[in-house]
Amino acid sequence: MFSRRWGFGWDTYSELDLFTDRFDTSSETLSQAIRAAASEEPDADGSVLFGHLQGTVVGLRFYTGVVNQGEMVGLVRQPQNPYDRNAVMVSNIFGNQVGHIKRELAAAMAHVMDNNLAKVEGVVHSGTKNSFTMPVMLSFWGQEENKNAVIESLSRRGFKLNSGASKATGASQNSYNQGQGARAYSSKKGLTIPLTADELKNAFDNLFDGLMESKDGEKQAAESVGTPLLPHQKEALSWMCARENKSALPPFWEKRGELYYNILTCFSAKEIPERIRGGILADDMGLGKTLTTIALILTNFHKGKPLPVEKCGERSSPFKAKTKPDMASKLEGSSAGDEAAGSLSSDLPQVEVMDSEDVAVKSEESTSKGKRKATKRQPCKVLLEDLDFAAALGGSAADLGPKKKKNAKKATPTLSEESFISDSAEDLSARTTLILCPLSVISNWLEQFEQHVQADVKLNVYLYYGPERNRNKTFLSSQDVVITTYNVLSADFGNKSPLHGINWLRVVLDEGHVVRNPNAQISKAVLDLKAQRRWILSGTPIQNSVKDLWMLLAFLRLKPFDVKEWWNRVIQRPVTQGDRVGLQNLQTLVKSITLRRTKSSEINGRPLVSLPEKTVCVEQVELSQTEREEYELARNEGRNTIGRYVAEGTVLRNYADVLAILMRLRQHCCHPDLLAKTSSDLGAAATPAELRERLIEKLRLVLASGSDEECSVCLESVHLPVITHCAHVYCRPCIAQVISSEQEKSRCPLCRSEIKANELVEFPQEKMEEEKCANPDRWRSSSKVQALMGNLLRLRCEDSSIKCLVISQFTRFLTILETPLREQGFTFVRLDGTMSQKKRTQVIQEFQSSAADSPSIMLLSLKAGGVGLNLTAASHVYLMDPAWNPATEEQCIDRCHRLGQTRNIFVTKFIVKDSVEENMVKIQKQKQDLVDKAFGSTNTGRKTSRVDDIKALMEL
DNA sequence: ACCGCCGGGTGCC
DNA sequence: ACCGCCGGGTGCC
Repeated sequence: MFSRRWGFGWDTYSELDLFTDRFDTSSETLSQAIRAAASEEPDADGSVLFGHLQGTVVGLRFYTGVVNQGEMVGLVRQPQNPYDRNAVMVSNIFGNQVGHIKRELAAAMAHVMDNNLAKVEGVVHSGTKNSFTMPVMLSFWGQEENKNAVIESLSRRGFKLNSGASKATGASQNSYNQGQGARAYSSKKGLTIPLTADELKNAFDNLFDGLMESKDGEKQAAESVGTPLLPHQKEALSWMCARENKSALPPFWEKRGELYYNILTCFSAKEIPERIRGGILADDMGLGKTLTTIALILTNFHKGKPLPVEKCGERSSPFKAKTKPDMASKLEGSSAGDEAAGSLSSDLPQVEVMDSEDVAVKSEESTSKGKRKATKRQPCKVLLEDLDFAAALGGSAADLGPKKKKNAKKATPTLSEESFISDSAEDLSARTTLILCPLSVISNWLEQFEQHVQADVKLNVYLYYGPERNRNKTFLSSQDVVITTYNVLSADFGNKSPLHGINWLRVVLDEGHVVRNPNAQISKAVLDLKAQRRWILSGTPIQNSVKDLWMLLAFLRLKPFDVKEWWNRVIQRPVTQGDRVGLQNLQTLVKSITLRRTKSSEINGRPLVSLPEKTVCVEQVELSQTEREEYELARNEGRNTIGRYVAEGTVLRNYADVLAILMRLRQHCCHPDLLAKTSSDLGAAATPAELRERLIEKLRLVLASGSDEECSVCLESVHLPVITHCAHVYCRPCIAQVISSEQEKSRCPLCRSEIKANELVEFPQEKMEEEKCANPDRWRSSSKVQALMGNLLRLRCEDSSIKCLVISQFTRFLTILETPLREQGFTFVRLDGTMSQKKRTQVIQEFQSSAADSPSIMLLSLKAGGVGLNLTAASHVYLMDPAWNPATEEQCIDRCHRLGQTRNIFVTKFIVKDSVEENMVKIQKQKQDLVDKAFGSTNTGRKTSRVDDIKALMEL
């Protein structure tokens, strides 16, 4: 029999057995089979239990598959079975066949399964008494609407489904009853109370928290790592090395006597289950996942030895091309549009016959003309490197080869020989680490390799990207590192992909959470890679739900969860249905393969990353007499209006008005020119023209604010903004769709007022022009501008090398600030949301530069200063106006208060005394975001507090 | 003897 | 193989 040849164990054939028909001789690959099975699989969410049925498994004596008491089994249709086209095969978790479902029952099940009316799951509760048949408890799951059809179909063939209420969902129930080894399961109290939605959400949010314990100590990085690792990075490195080298049991397995037992599925095996060589490094951004990974590549080659690298000094190489062309030019021309281009370039005809000499020549050629080459790519030294490699293993080159299984020499003294996995399981010829990442971080990887690898070490890094990429497998697998994007990988996939033909030493998914949808082409391409070790780097491994985790586990090949059925049965469904044991299991699972530290984590009682000190101070700004008068005027006007709304109880209905009033006051605090020139009162509109004028005014306020106005339909920043008669702002396409999709009257998604397509008001083009050339000749100052300029001038006197961030929510305020900055001879750059990605990168590079003539100030719009920006050149931050949400401010400050910052940080917040700004700061303390409350929930309690907030803001 | 009963052969789908 | 089923041997008690 086909499968027997391979013996017993976690071999890949097991899934093959599960998903391919054993009588089908066509050579379907394992991954194709898994993919096929996965895509057909109905989503487990929303499935309900139809009921249970006791069935019989027959033919046990013909198969090797063994089942323990309480073990879950898989049921697989075999339509091609020559004896019975209704056959249903029974297999254990390994995929080993156990037997068949008895003929009559199989006929009934086949109908249900083939028509996708239900999924059938099996658990063997009681052990078999003989070696020929055994009972199996079958449970039928599916969409509610199919329930009756299933019951009827079964009863037509004489099988009655027991109500689903009494029995539990599967082996998990059984396993905690079994006690021993089931640890936490025996805490029976609370088991029956399902988790509430809130508890569940909370548990998800915290799923990756508190995973920082790593008992592997701090591993010393290889000499070739040029940057000293921080303690937490050493800890991560040793954890990663241990996960790659040590043969600890995978989660949920334990040794019981001579057998290895899975406490979740109750499967047991004589042989040690293959552990996961890899895992998830889920550290927060900025903790150095990239550096740690580079250190791993250099430190942990085969058998715990460092990667054998060539030192430039030792072998004086005439090709030593250590000069670093700048990254921009390297990636030049390789825009996102090129991503698909890989499929266009045909394979080089000589691919297979190339020997190492040819590779060398070839690569040199392409280096000279190809801009996309990694900088360190050198003429290949395949043979020499193999000698190095052999030496690293402690044997001669002749020892290399699959037949030679014996250890030539002891590995590192720190780890005992048996802690490494046996040679037979490890292909020692694999050399290369493949790094997959989104296009946007490729340059980061290249930079980091440049930066963190010892200068005299020659590491072969190849950037597999662009239409002229070298698709030669021999060439690629002789590299130390190959970097490519997910898009290139998926473009190659199924198209003689060289990446899929290589047995990688290691595959690293950077920003691994981007690979989430298992049906996506990218996911399939990723799952199909062959590798000995697999890593996922991600700051946010779960984006939305538990579902996201499956892809990660499947990539890591964490048996048995890489097969979706087992994942669904054991984890996903129990957890989504609020089962506490399921959640515990999920937590255990995640914990066993993940290392996550946050910036606030501590190591040995000390913070993970010790950033320079940050001092925050508030500078009160006194308005001038004229400013004060104008402000009080506007405030009294606003107070009257809002007071009226409060008295009428219509604050929420007029929320846009309220926000507009507040906005105006906030603008008063910054600069008078931020305000509309025509101040419109907020009474009831007398004429349609007046109403229109007023709406345009409100829209102008919203747009001019530069604050994070988002469309409540698409939840993105508003694009082609329009304002409704009820004064809510949306993207035109979004609201147009809302209107057209409603049958009769369409209503505003925010306030439920009736809205009409022809009443949507957009900002008139001529006004737009006016806005742009708003009298630059008549520039005037304001108290806040003066306050800032005073600070900047003083600072320049003290230390002209200091760089500053000047942050405002109002992009127009930034514009206003440009004039005095220029007058005082400051060099500055500006970064706001309107700039293209390319322009941003350029501006950031300029600002970060330490050149003498580099800009000393960056004008930054609050919204543009979101995550990811690295502005460590700055050490002083000026927040010109308070934000509704203090977290946004923090995020902005963190752009410079992050890894790589050497100076102490000084933050100055300008707050106008006796103004709405002061009140905003008070409200900030209740950490709820006012805007969140406005648009987020319909909860009435919250709405009340929103009104309270507004009253507090206006001192009503 | 067109049954019943006994005991050996046999056995998944 | 401690069952069911099949089919041949057998046949008062």
